[in-house]
Amino acid sequence: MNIQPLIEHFKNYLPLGDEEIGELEKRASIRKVKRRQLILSEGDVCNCYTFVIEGCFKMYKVDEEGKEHNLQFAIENGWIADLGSFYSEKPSELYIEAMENSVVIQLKKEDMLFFFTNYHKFDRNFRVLVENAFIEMQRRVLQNISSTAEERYLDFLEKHPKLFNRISNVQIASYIGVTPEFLSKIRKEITSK
Amino acid sequence: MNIQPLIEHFKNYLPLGDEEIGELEKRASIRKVKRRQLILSEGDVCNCYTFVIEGCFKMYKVDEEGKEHNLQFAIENGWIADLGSFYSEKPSELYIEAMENSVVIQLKKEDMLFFFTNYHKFDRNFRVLVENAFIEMQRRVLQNISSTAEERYLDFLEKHPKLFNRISNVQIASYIGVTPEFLSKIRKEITSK
DNA sequence: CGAAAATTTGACATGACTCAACTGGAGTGG
DNA sequence: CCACTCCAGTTGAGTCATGTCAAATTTTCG
Repeated sequence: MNIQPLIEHFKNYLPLGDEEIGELEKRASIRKVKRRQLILSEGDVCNCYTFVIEGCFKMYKVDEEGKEHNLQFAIENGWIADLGSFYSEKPSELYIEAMENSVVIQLKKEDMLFFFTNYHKFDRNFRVLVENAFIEMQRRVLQNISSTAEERYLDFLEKHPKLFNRISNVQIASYIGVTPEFLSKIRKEITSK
Repeated sequence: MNIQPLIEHFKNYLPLGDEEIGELEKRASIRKVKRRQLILSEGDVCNCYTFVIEGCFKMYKVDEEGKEHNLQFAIENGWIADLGSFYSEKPSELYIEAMENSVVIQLKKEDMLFFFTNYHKFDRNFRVLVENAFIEMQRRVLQNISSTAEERYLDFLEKHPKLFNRISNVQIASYIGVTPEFLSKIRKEITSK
């Protein structure tokens, strides 16, 4: 197991040179994570970026009543981190949990800063990565303030075809912001059409 | 009127050097925009980044029923653009409208690409800018899927103290995703406490 | 000043949640 | 391989949050 998938991933942006790859090999750590294992817990500072080689993660908040609210999923070739906590170094309100047995590459904060400082390709690549994440998050806000739960569900299926047969409806419900019971009723409604 | 506010703005990040400032002076265009004037309309491609020197803007979508849904506000020293349309060069679904008589600096796409390509400080600065915008947008998604309208309203007041006495409740309602009538009832409820 | 927009109010409608119960499938330990 | 548990999914009844529509009033701005 090596960091090849990450190197490939960057070929979609500004591909890395040999020197950068060398540094990445030195600094990146590969880690196996079991299903249900947490890689970030509420109260901890998020001190690394995580790149998913294999498996599936969710990032969520637990409210005062103990209910989970899914903010993001990440599968193969996706990044996941609580950027707010990562940059402010304040305790996170979020959990990141493996939904399957997974393999990830992690980059610590000091390593990220090293790469940003020394190889401006990283500034470029992460600028573009974050821009894309921002655009998607903005789409989601727009949907939340302007669409019904049924529309949000149908949009989720359309926009995340790789996820909907891989995770439970409970997880999807939590992501689109409805209760599992209500999602069940929505699904019934849709099939009866 | 000159681009000084923008140069000052970048001092919060990696400050620009003389050469970069020179290029910026050559390429940036300063523009006055009257209240209610649109700087982006649905169907148009968003072809510039806009930096607000003075005034206030909203970016919103109009749904099939003609209702507006506010996605973002921008005041002094803020940026506004439909990044999705900007990078994909596809027609935007959004409007950007001045809520007051305003003054802005605009950077065309080709100029942005010029700066990104030639001065990597811009990659850095916009990476950080977009990261912060992303973190805020993520907070908002989390709130939309986990809080009541009253909580979202109170949070808006807390997080945007410079806006709430500057824009109407209709605009706030549209931003937090409720009808103006319902927001009025929320406000009544709050004052009666 | 006058028109347009913002705000408030009330009656009513509907979307979405809560709670409790039931079913069925997947994983686990004996 | 079976018995068991746990979790996902479904259903229904009742409730609460929020939307709709219409009207009256106030404020803002040209």
